[in-house]
Amino acid sequence: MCWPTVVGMPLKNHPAPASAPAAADAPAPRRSDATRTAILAAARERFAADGYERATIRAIAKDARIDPSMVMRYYGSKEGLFAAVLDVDLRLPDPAAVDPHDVGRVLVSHFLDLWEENEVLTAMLRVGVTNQTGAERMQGIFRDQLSPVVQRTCPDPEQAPTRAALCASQLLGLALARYVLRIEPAVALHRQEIVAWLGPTVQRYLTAPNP
Amino acid sequence: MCWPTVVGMPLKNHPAPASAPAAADAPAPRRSDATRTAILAAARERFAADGYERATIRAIAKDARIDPSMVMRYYGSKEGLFAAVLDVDLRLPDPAAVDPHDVGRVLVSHFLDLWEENEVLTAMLRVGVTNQTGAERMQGIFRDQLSPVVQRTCPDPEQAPTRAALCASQLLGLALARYVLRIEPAVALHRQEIVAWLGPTVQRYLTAPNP
DNA sequence: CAGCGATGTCAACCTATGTTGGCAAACAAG
DNA sequence: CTTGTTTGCCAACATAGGTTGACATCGCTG
Repeated sequence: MCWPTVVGMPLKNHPAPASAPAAADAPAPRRSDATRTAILAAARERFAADGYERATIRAIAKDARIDPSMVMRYYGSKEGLFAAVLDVDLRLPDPAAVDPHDVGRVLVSHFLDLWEENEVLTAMLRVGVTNQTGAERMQGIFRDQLSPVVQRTCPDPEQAPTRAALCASQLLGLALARYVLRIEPAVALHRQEIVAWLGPTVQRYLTAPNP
Repeated sequence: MCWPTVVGMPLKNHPAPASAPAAADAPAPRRSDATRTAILAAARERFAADGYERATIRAIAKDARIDPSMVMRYYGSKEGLFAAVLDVDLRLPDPAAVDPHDVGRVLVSHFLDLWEENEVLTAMLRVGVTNQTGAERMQGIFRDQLSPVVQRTCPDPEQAPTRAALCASQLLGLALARYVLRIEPAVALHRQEIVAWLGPTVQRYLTAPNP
């Protein structure tokens, strides 16, 4: 019988069952890797464009030019596929490495890069809004990636969660208006305008004394 | 045969077909009005809680303690029901009536009221993110209700759309984090904290000179 | 009471979709 | 070449959900 594959380990895109004890960390490439990544890419686009429910496995499979049953074999279920898509690393900059007066602007700029480099974040937001799993994933990213960085930036570590939440509200709100709802003037904004307007806001949420 | 009812006029919750030319503006109350509003209330909650796809007509009907086919009779289709739910009036205050230095705080405060008075806005956001109709409705509200108010507040009317979009990004972002994604610290924030933090931000987006 | 529209229930249809199992072709090992 | 494994496709199942049409009931009107 073939592998029950990825079921049970949906968090990493390239599992390494290590059938032969060859190199301790070489992922033992399989012939089907191309298919796997094709599925993942198609899924990312569909989830980003349609959200969880409307992104059908059949449509994703069609985009990836394979049979729907392949999705099941390699990712176990629709939930599993979705979990594999959402393996996101924000690669946030180390606040210690940037001018303390520029943290706001740097953060905004970095987020714009993230949203525009591919559609993972759009997918996560679209799904997170109607899907429990997606919402939890976003909470996790907030907690594990944004909050710690904010903690090393703001004056009183006590307030880090609150300040991080305020930053998140502004950054997510822009993404929502610009990339998801496509509210016209938000789409029309130029990159440097966004940085110039939101940078000080985020900066204030990070470092200003309590209002 | 009974009425093809609301189909084709989904925008108002209480249509007035005026079968008898009684009073020119009395909506001619029907015996079924209770059912209609029950459906609407149940639909609002379901759409708010589950989004468009997962909010099934069957579930809504069950909540309203009626048969699914009634929903079809009174609202024509699921889309029609949804359109009826989203008849939203933000009742934004006239900016001329408030202290120009307080517009930001007043707006934030007003939005908090709106989000907490019932679940219509949550429903609209949840649906707008995955549903074209919903997104268009949000764009419409932005254009017809928020933008005009901003126009009468900000210095250069040219910039009104941009400034309105910035305000929307912050207000929607907070709602997203607090009421939809339920990011913990955003939920924990007290009302006056939100007003104190976001008020100045919105104020700046409205009236500050170009950054 | 008879007739009629409005209101409500029930059962069924039809499509879309997640999911499963069997089978064929490609490929690697012996 | 033979055998076992991997990769892929196809057909089918089961279910859920929007939608429809037939029928019962109620309340009003003549």
